[in-house]
Amino acid sequence: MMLMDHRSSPVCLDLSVGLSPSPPPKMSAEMADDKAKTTTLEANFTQLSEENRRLRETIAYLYANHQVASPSPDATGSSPPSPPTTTASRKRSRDDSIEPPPPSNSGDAISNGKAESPLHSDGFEGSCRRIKVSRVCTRIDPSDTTLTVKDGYHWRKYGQKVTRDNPSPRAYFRCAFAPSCPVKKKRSAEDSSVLVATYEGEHNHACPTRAGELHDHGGAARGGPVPCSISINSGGPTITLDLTKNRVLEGGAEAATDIKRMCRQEIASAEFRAALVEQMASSLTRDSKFTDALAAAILRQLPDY
DNA sequence: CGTGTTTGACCTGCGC
DNA sequence: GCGCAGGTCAAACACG
Repeated sequence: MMLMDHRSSPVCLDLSVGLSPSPPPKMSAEMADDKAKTTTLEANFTQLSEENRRLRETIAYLYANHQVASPSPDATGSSPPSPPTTTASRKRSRDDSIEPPPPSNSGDAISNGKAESPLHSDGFEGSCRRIKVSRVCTRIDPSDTTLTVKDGYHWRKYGQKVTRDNPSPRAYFRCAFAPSCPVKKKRSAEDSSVLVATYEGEHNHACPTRAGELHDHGGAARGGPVPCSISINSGGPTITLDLTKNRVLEGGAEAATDIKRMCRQEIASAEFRAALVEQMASSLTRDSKFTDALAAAILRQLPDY
C-alpha cells in the first residue's frame, strides 16, 4: 500500500473502491469486530499518510536545495560540455529497450536528472512507469581514488572501459548481493570531485546495509555536513548517502559505540520509521498478489459490493 | 583457497 | 558492409 497522494505516488494502487464510507446494512457481532479492525486500520492509514507526506516534503526540500546547488550540469563541477558526438546517439540499443535516454546526452551527463525528474508536470503518469534507470551524482573526496559509490549494496565489478571524451575509465558493476538481481551500475568520474553512477533496473532484494545509510541521514538532520546525493528517477527523488567520508568509521571501538548509539537514535526517529514504512509499502505494492489479496480482503468487508 | 579486480578480446548495435 | 564505440565475458592476477 503506497500511503500517499495519487499524483505523487510511484505506485498506482487505487483502493478507493474498497474504502467506501457507507456502512454495511447489517451488523453482526463478527462484522462489528471487523469494523473495529477496519477503523483501526484506517487510523493507521491516516497516520502513515501523514508521515509519508512529511517525508515527501523533506525530500522535495532536499531536492530543491540540490537543484539550487547545481542548477546546470556545469555547476555541478562535471566535465566541460563536449559537443554532441555520434557517441551520444550511438548507444541506443539495450538501454532504450528499457527506457529511452534523454536526448543530446553525451555519456553520463549529470543533466539527465532534469529529464528524469519526477517533479515535472506529468508527474503521475510518468511515475506510473516502471523505474528502470536512475542516476546518482555524488561528491567525492579528491583523495579517494576508489571512485566507489557506497550505496549500501554489494557490487561486483565486471568490466571497465575507457570511453571517448572522458579520461576517467567507466566501470561496470553488477549487484553481487543476490545473483538473480538484475540491477547494474555504471560508474564514471567525469570530474575529480563528482562521481556519476547510473543504475539500471531495480533490486529484487532488500538493501543489506540500508539502515546504515539512514544513520548517516540522521546526521544531516542534526545539521552536520553530510555527503549526500540525490538520485532522480521516475518514481521520485531517492536520497543516497556517500559513506566515503564517514568520519565515525575512523575511530575504532569508540567509533563503533558511536555508530551503535546513532543507529539506535535513528531507528527511533520519525524519519527512519517513515522511510521504513515507505520501503515496505513499496515492496508490498509491487507484489501484484499482495494487492489482489488486499483488494479482495477489503471487498469482503463490503458484502453489498 | 576463496573472492574480488584487472584487462584484453569479443559481441552488438548504430551511423556512414 | 565497414568501422566505431559501448557493453560484456572470462582468464589471469592480487589480496586477505
